[in-house]
Amino acid sequence: MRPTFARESVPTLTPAASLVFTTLLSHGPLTRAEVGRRTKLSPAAVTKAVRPLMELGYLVEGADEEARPAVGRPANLVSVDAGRALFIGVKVTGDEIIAVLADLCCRIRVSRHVALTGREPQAVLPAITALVQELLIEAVGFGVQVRGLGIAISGDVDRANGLVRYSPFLEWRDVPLAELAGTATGLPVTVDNDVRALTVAEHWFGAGVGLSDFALVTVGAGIGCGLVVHGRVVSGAHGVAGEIGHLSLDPRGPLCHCGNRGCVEAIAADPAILRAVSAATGRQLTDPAEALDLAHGGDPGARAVYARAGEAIGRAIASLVNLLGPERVVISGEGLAAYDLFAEGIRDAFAASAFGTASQCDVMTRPLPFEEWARGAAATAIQSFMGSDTYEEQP
Amino acid sequence: MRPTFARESVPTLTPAASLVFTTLLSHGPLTRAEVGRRTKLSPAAVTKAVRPLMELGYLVEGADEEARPAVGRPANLVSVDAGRALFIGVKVTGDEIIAVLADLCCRIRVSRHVALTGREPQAVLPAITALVQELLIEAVGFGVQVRGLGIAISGDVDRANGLVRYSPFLEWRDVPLAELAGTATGLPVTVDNDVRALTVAEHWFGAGVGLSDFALVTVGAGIGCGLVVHGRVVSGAHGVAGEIGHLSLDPRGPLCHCGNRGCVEAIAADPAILRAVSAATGRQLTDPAEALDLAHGGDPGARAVYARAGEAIGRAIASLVNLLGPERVVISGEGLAAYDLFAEGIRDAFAASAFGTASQCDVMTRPLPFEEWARGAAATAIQSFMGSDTYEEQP
DNA sequence: GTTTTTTTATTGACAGCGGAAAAGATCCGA
DNA sequence: TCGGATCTTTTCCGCTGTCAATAAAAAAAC
Repeated sequence: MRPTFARESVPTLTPAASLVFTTLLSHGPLTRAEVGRRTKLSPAAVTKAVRPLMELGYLVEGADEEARPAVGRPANLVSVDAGRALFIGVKVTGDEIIAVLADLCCRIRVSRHVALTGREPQAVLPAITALVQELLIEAVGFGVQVRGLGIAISGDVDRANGLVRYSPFLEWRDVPLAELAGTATGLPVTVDNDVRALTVAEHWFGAGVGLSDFALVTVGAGIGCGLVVHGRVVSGAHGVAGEIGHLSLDPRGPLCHCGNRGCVEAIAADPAILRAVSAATGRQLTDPAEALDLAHGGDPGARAVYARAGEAIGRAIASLVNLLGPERVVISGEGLAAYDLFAEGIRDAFAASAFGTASQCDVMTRPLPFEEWARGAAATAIQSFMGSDTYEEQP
Repeated sequence: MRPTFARESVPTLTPAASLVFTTLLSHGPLTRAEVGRRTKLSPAAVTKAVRPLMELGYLVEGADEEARPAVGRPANLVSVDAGRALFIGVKVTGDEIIAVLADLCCRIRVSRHVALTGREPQAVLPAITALVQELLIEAVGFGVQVRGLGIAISGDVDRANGLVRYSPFLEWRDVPLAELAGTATGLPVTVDNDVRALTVAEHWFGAGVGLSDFALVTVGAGIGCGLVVHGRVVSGAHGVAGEIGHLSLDPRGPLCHCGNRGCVEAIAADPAILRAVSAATGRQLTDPAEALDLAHGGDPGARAVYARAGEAIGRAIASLVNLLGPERVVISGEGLAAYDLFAEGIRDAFAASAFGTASQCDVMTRPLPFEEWARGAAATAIQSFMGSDTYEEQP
């Protein structure tokens, strides 16, 4: 699973140790006994898994004295020492690069971004390298080593081989990005699709903690979706999955750039909304914020556009839920700014289209600021570092 | 995972042994070396896993001498002894019960069915028991013990607890079927959703062999779908998944019994087609076969209905493929009789709606006769018997 | 104030799984 | 007949996680 060119990470963890570590990462400080219960490992196994990790400093004891149950020997809380290692996460978009320095608990310590001057690998790679160097210098101030670099890119990415197969925004094909960035920065590099990376972060540290089946839907310039099934992120046999933006919802709907009609993205993504609000109000809008202002100002045409978009998103989520039956769906993305306008449409359409018990699925929203994508990249680096690529949680 | 009331199965298999057995079950006779390569186990591990299974008679050596590579020590083929054990699979529909006696390779030996007189558990259970008894008597003729019973039922089924949570056709709620059938027949019982059971069979013995991500779509009285992701059948957090029949494809489409508009099932399932053909031709049809005859006879109205249905199915499959990116989709079900009428619509709609590399997905048809559903139930029994409930294939 | 109960943590012994390496088996070709 | 190739088995060994017993620490009971 890990690319062959990965530098040395933690002295290879046994499966149990990896499980214990990941459990502690997601579920805050826990007593050893509690870890044992959750992972279905024996208490002895937990003790033995914890010790070496503690000697290496990745785990620490007694974070804060909890209100413990009144009786019995008091428990010692174990938790991950967030400051023990640093990771860099980089998100590459069509016109800028965002990078964050994150600690072992994937909390953002420093955040940077630069505009892109070109989209060819020859332009992007130096930009990434420069930004990483900046963060490496910042990292010196923390007195801890940076142990990995994660890069998130939209498109078809082969994480196992560190290869960007095809990225429409950047117009890249078969770029061995992990190797290139690895030699340029000297760090172990993990490359993954951006939505999948964000999903990993959400699965470990966000609203997906403890769930083995959940989905993350991002609404904004495009509409994307990351899926976790059986406790693992879905990649698809051909490297592409979660293309919720191109579910076809209406054979008579607007034409989508993919050539089909009635895609969610052709109804509810920013450009589509912009176009529809322009048409409805007769103005020439150029920025999604203008459309949003119009709608918030009460313009009925604009509001109707947002209502339609919300309905499309709701129906798309219902499709997803009908197929996979996840426990929870998280809606996020820049489009969340318009959530008050979407909300009713999403709720009603979801309720109407979700079938049977699928409607019990918890649909929630969660604002994920733009650094969050880079944080997702850092999370993939942590995954690789800890060798928990194939981590699967017990119920 | 296995229900607590399960009787003794094979002396608990080690994970490696389970993996080896399952590999041999799916991929015919193989040499030990080849098994080792496929499972990424060492040759030594394979030998050690094979021996006890061979002593128990579940595996046999030297099925038929293959054309071996010219050089080196000749290989000994190992294969599963199909005749070493028998299993019974039962499929319960709204108005009949189908049961098969299957061998260890899940090949059907005897097949029976009876009409149901009532739908309450008090009527269905004795019918199942009687049919199982018949097959148990048949089994005596083979001189081998029946080692398990699988029951497949549509609806929300909790396999781990042997519980039918809710079955709309039978109007059952929370029936502990595994326990009931277990005490009535004296066999270890596995209960699962019917489409999931069929998917298991297809995954192990059919068109899904060797694939870790594939989907099975059944077209007929209803439209259902079983999913395999990460090498395991998807059950959904709330027990329901694969409800492809209720993907909403057209907000102005026909009303579905679920209350929504434009569901695939409201366009392409037998009752919907019957209704639409009746309306198009002005006749009062009562049997899907009549509609089919009309279309095959060239009636343009009827043909248009089938074309629309095919288009709906194609778009639904595209949705599925866009979301999950499986390697293959198998279309089956009684509806396959009309496949020549569907085909073009499915192909065109799929090609139009599938996004990017997702369109590389292999969409194929495969006739699965009605006993196949019962065979799926038998496959779940074999799974439980061999403890490979959580089997996951290596790439 | 001492003892009992209860829960957590640790230790050491232990079974067993699977890997590494080497030896054995059995063919082909020279 | 020997050497090479490939499959299979054996032997040995490290390592993992469980078991059972023990220590620790606090509250509760007496």
